[in-house]
Amino acid sequence: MTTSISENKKDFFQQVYQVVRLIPEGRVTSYGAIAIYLGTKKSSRMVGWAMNACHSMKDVPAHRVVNRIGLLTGKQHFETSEKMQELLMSEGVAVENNQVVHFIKHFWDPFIELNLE
DNA sequence: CCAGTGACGGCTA
DNA sequence: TTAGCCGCCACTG
Repeated sequence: MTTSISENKKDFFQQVYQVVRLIPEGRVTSYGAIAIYLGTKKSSRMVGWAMNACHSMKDVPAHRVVNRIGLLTGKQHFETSEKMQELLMSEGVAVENNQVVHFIKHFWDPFIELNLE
């Protein structure tokens, strides 16, 4: 289907949530990747900031979203700082020192994954 | 209406 | 190579 998520230009947040929700288990992505997918690659901050409101959207696996270096920068915003790491570990994503091990291996690119669909 | 904030990213020194 | 600074867009007060 050519109907892309971006086509439904609702709230910027909604777009971010939609992409994050598409992230498969055991995979992670960066704020920048999502920002680029939404068309605002220069505003990677907006993506992370949007996650700040993800607390209302429990369906949004924000724990699968980390910064470009795979650092769990947003763990502080979770229920517990360890919650994010536990969730990733539970999905098979190795996390050490608040950083995703082999981040590139687990990296999930919305462009590629969603485009191949 | 104006200014500050924010879970980042890229560039320059 | 590492560290620091600026820029960016969207939202709230």
